[in-house]
Amino acid sequence: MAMKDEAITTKKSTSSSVNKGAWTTEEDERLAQVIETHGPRKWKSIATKAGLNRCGKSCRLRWMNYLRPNIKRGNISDQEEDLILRLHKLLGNRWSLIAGRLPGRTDNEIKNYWNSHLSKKIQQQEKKRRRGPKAQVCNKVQETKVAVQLEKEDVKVSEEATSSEAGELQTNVTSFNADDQFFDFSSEGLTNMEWMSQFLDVNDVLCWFS
DNA sequence: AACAACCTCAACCGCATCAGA
DNA sequence: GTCTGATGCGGTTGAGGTTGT
Repeated sequence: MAMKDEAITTKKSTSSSVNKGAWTTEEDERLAQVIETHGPRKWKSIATKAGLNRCGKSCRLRWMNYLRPNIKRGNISDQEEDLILRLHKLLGNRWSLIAGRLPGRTDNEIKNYWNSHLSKKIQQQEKKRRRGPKAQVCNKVQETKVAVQLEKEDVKVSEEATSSEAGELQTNVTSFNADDQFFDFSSEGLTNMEWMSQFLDVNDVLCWFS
């Protein structure tokens, strides 16, 4: 949507002193300039330094989702889509975590993509699956496998529960706490994307043969 | 051509967490 | 231990574009 790059009258504009709504190119430039000098932190002061009538939050969001370097915009590739689907299956709505595994993509973009494209796709697939008895069994088996894996993590954590961090790490099936380290496979000579794809493929295969 | 319905995505909001005083 | 401000996250909204009738 190219129109959103342009200075359009503010969305949700209010009579309050703080500017809200769509960003103008001028605002973008000023924000980028200040961030270049002072770095992307202390957003409130960045907003002030840039002379923007915006709250810090708004500046941060604009930077993270739009101005940040190396942001990939537009078409999500098939490979990326596949990875999103798989990661979502594993992690749920942990958009920032999912985005962290897709270089150049933002959590907001992935969330939007999910809500507008993939959630519908999933619903359709689910409907189809429900018609197939083998698929039902497969789903059950896979769910169980994931649950067992997560329970293992749980037990591990309980054993190490002497540290205060352990409490944080303590997980259950519904709130799986997968942090960056958990998904860092660089030591295995693989990119995270490669590892995850392999991991999930193996799981899918196991599912069919179990 | 005109209108309605639907879709997309940038941006806002509220809440949770963290760090420093 | 408590307070406060900064930051980050996920859910939601709504303007503007697209598609269908």
